[in-house]
Amino acid sequence: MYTCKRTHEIRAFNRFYTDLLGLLDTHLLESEYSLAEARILYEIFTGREISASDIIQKLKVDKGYLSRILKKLEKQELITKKLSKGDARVTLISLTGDGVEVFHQLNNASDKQIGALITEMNITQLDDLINHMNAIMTLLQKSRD
Amino acid sequence: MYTCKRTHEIRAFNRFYTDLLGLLDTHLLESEYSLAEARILYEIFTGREISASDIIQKLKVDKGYLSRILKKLEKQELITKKLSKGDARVTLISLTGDGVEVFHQLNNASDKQIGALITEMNITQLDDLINHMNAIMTLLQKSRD
DNA sequence: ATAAAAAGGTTGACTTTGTCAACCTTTTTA
DNA sequence: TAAAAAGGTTGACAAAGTCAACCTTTTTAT
Repeated sequence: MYTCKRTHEIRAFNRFYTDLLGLLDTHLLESEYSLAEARILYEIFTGREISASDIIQKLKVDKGYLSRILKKLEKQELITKKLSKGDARVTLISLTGDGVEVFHQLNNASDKQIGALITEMNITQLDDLINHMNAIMTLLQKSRD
Repeated sequence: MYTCKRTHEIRAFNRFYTDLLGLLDTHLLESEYSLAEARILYEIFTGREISASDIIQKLKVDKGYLSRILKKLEKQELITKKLSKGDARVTLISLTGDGVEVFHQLNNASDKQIGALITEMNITQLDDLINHMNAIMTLLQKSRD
């Protein structure tokens, strides 16, 4: 089993990155939106008109939980729902103007945090970092759904 | 601001890796121990005799929350506490035999999951993956405390 | 054509997870 | 030596997430 030592190293990276993401998330908590909500806003933004079940599939979130989050976002007027014409079971979700704005605010805050993280790097290091990240994604992407 | 496009790419990786870790965590939920508990067991295992405040520092977890988790782990007889000789405020925590065993079980389950993730890779790809991970850690580590 | 099954969502009840402040004890600092 | 700080514990609470029941619409099988 040649993977033995390597899984250990992968786990070390996972711990490292879990911590890092934890740090990045903390500021989200200061912004009245949870990580889940931010991810959902992201999916709606990129999906334009997306159904709840699309989000469930992408984020692997419980549908009851999602339903409640969407209801909250709707009450805050960040999203709108409308019935799909083709299928009366599905509701199509999209961001309102306010929703887009909040989404961008979250992005900016997140950018700032990441900026702080990489502030000491020069351009070469930054390019390296991103290349490594992309390499990891392509290596792992194949193995997933 | 040359970081602009790059933060975007970093965020893409963060989303990717958040999803991946989410997948890896799900099995933890099937094992009656939470991610936090697993991380705490890990810290106690590697720290041998560690204080609660050490864990708080490492994992940035609330001390009340930690106290309760430790109490639970103690009731399950996975850890033991004893007063520090040098400082009567601190309690030193260590794993019991059962605790070590559970820790290894969690590790094995986790290894299995990671094994499934990388099952289609050949040795070269696997080495590449780990090299990329290590490179990211060294690039980012400097920027953090 | 139609009954059964499946899919999209919502809701209620509940558990887990995490937060916050007050508090006690011991140690450190001024 | 009094005040402040550090290590932990506890109670009260809020947030996050889970689970099953349910309703409506669509699909599938006969």
